[in-house]
Amino acid sequence: MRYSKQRELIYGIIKNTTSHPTANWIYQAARDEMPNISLGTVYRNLDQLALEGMIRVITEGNMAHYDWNTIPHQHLRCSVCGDMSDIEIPDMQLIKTIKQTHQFDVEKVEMMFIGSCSSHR
Amino acid sequence: MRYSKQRELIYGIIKNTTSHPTANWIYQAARDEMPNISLGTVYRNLDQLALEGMIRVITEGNMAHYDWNTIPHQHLRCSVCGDMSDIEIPDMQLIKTIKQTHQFDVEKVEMMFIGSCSSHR
DNA sequence: TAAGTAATAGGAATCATTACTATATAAATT
DNA sequence: AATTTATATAGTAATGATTCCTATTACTTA
Repeated sequence: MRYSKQRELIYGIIKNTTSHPTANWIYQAARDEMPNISLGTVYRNLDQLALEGMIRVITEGNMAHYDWNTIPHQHLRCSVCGDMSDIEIPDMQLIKTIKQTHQFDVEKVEMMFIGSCSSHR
Repeated sequence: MRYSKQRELIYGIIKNTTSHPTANWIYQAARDEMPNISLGTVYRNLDQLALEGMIRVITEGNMAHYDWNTIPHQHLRCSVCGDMSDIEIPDMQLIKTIKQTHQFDVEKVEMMFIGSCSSHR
């Protein structure tokens, strides 16, 4: 994967937010810096970064969100404001149990806890 | 919600499979019985059935899947064949912990364990 | 500095899903 | 049973996210 100004910008944008942005959000932010960047470029680079394991893609819900944090963790999503935040799941004993009881080799775990955050009570 | 032949058919199709079908799969199956049924009708009825709590919608991945089983359970998805199967998660102590440590009121939990099933080893 | 090749911008195409509208049909009322 | 009312349908158009295409640009290596 050869260097490009665009990819550096895109990666920088993701690195600098905790908001789990969508492709379009990233595109809008990128245009502030580089007005002619194209949406296709954003998508292509997001795919490449994900493929290289530099970012994580969250596909729960109606559109993809992107996350700079590739260390295993899970998400909470507020059904009122849509806000997404990180949560660490302590015991992954679960995965061992699944491997045994279902003859299933778990590569990746996606958990989304949907509810209302403290701001909406 | 008033009775319709179409909704009965759609619900019957979902009830009779364990394959966690997509809207289009359901549409194709429905057309075998009722050739003029429209895709919009399928989507509208799926939405209504979900709203009434008669079916569950799974939104992890690039398109929605539908599940007749509304009893709390989670899913395994094979990354090779795409096959989706059910898994019961025993201890939901996790939810209590989340409520306390994150001031987050969990309404719904979506977990997808992605990996390879026993047929692809 | 030139050649080779991967990346880009811009736009068109695709695919899932939703919206619109005239007609049909279930249900309630006479 | 006929009339009324309102919800559901078929068919089609519109939308929105994502992917694809192509001529041009720009990293990288020699």
